[in-house]
Amino acid sequence: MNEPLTTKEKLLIAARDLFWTRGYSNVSVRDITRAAGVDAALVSRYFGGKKALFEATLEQINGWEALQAEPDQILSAAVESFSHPYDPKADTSNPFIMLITNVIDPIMGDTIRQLVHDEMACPLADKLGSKHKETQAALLLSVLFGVALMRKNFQIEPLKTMSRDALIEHTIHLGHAALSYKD
Amino acid sequence: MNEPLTTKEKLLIAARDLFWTRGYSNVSVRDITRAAGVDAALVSRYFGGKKALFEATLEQINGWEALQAEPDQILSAAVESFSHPYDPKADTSNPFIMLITNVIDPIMGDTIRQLVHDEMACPLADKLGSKHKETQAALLLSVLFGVALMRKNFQIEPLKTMSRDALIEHTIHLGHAALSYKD
DNA sequence: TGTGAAATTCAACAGTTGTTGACGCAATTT
DNA sequence: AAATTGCGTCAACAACTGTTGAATTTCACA
Repeated sequence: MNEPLTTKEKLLIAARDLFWTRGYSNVSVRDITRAAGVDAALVSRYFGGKKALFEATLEQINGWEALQAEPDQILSAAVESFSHPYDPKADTSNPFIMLITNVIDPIMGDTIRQLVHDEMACPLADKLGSKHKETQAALLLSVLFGVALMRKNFQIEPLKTMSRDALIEHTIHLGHAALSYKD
Repeated sequence: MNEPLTTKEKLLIAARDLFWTRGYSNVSVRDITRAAGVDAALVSRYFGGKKALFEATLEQINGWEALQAEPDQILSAAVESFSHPYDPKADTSNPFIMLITNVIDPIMGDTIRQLVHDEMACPLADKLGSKHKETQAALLLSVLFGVALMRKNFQIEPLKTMSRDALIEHTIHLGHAALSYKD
């Protein structure tokens, strides 16, 4: 039935799991190939190098499209995509956490910054269309990333063990404040 | 007048500047000693190793005391401490940014998590004293860290270039939402 | 079964990591 | 003046980094 994974796929999966949780510079090529069960030389062979492998994992992000929702649903859509990570069974693959983890990185930081600017901040502001749309978009992202940061990285209770429904409720509450800024 | 810096002090200053901005694992001992203008061996000599040097820099955090304010001033005090970093002329030494940068780190993450739990989340909740004090404290921290993250790490406009006064205004606005959660 | 090409492994490279022991230097103490 | 003590330098270490060329295996096709 389901084809066995190719070596390239094995590398992409292992690379995503490790890069997205530990950050680009904190993962070695050998960490990835050990997890994938293949030789370390194949990263350069197949992808051209460690950097290119990381950039290939960025293609696996979905959730951007949630930010394309119509203005009156933008908040719930954003929160929904925020709480529905790429792979529901692997909570660590949450794209928000991956973006936070790698925007810190001294090598990949610029790449992530541009990605968030192009794929999140700008589309969000465009959809809002109000007078202070850029400010509202930036504040909304602050809320979304901030809650994710507290829950997953700082692991502050009760956010850490809170149900997803309760988390969404709190995030929407804060999100309304972000979008309510007028003058 | 002012004594010349001892080697130990030079190391602490260089270590703080680098560790706090790039993160523990992304800074090498030789990076620090090069910046301090001393030999690489002196880190192990004076502090016992790289880890101990990092932990020594944690002693330099101030701003905790702002979280000890009375409940009715807790928000403005927290925001004030948030926007008044350790060293006003070196914006990068903002303790919030340092905590975000190093909670990501695979080695120092646990240390930072415990620090934030003990010195921020718990004192904050104690001061609030309301029914949902833990939730309110966690949400308030989400706002504070989230805005700092967007401004400094993701560099989203207009937060990036916004004046500190405007930033404080927006943060307080979101903070009120965090503290307004009842049931 | 033999042949070629593709896939994978192996060994090695040059560079960096944190740490340590031996050594030299200077100032202070006997 | 001799000895001691603290301070700093230097070289070296073993482990790890990403990458590469050659050797080897695997597999499809004739």
